[in-house]
Amino acid sequence: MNIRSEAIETGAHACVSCRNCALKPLCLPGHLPAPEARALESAVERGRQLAPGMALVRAGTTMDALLVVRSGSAKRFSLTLEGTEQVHGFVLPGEAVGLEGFATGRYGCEVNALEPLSYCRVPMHKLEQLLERLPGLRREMLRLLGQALEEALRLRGELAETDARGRVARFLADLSERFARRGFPPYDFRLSMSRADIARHLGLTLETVSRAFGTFKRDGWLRVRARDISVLRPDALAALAGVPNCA
Amino acid sequence: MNIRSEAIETGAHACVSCRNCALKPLCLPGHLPAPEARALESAVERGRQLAPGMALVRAGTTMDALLVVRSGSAKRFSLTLEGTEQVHGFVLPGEAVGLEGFATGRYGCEVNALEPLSYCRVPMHKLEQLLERLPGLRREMLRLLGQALEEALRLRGELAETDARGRVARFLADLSERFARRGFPPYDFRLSMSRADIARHLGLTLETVSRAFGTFKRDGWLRVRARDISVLRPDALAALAGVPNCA
DNA sequence: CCTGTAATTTGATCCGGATCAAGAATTGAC
DNA sequence: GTCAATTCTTGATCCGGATCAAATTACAGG
Repeated sequence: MNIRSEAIETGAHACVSCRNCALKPLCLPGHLPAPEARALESAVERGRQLAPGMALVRAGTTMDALLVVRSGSAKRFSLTLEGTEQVHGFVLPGEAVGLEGFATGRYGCEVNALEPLSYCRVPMHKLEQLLERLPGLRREMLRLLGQALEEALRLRGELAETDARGRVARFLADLSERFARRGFPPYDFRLSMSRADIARHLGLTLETVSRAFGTFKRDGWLRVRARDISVLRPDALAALAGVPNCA
Repeated sequence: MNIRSEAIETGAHACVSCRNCALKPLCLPGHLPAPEARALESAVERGRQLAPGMALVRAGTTMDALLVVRSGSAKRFSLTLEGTEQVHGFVLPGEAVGLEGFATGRYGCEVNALEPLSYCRVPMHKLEQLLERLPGLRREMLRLLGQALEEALRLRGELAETDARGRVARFLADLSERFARRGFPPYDFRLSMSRADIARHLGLTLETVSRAFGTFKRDGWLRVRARDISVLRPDALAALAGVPNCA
């Protein structure tokens, strides 16, 4: 991925301006009335930049802050008993991370940076203080969790229903849409994750994922050069993915 | 299922006593300090009894209350474009329903009773009032949603990883554990859902589910008489399911 | 630029679960 | 109780994706 949410990187722990953030409409403050947004903003800290492969959260560690990715992308996964990775999904800028930690106070998954990654954090004690006096934020937190739950249910349902090419098509259509919402070209992007990561996410083998890319390429739906993807026939992909079609 | 949470059914809209409810430790009030539990209790209404097959919530309708099943069981599902059911899971007494509705203010799935079902409800406007002044309830709501999210992630990961017999084994092990927590015999129960429902939940065909039951029966792990199940070798099931083993 | 390593593509074979097709058992209505 | 409708089991065949095995391409480091 070639995403950077703002041009200029300020110092490590500088206070962040949500007001000017390109991600504002996707992030928490975008759904809050102005006074609440300001109050929230004062509690937001910026996390240090992470190099690819580094952990943003580790499963089992105390959930001490609400985290939102600011630039770059990440992989959410759990380690199985056999030591393999169970890939839950991929995180793009403006998306929160580790929400399942509310269940126990400890994060339930690993989240690793796939590219240089920066993020924002709201310490839990500050969040609790804010929740006491900001009704909009209370609603927003419930909305955020509800949305994460809805997405997890949707993804699970799709796994149970769709065949290999359908899953890959849907994966690409979904990525495409998320890029679009962030203002990036939806039909021309670079995958930050490996074929193996995609395969583990979709419950397939990396060979099958590769073959799906192959057929889409052969049929003229996609241009594939390693991790650089151009979507030539979004309609065909969406149809195969079984998306209600936004035409 | 042969579960009834309390012996006596009071009138349709009577005020419910959480204090004496058998499900208290599994439900919201069980995790709250006594004063908050009392405050919550005053907002709880009892829903009318539903006959098998009736809808507890419909997808797309306004989420006007937080719902918890009190007795009986239910099926959570979505209707696909082709008109088939995508079964997300099954609801047992003490479990909340329709939490994904927080995403948009409208329920995201259908929930239908599988047996005669009774439930409790907290109207949304009362919930919001309570959230304003009960910090424990705020934490509890986040916990509840986090837990639902964690479970959805887990279920999705299992679908991606496990083969047919493993999925059925895990389904049974999971049911068994949930029965146990509710004080019901964990190794002797009646399934309230059809093989087809189980199959759609696990991303299999009903024939494959039936064959899995068949092999478990043949191997002496299970006694199967239609929907009556006796688990003879919980250890074997758990091992096949890949459960960390609670021995 | 070259080189070694990792990632990806492509090919051949095999197997688990889907599909098609009967039967058998269970349940509910009368 | 009997009967009809539904649900469940069991069998036979087929196919999509897993697995095993190279060959090719991309990429980081010198």
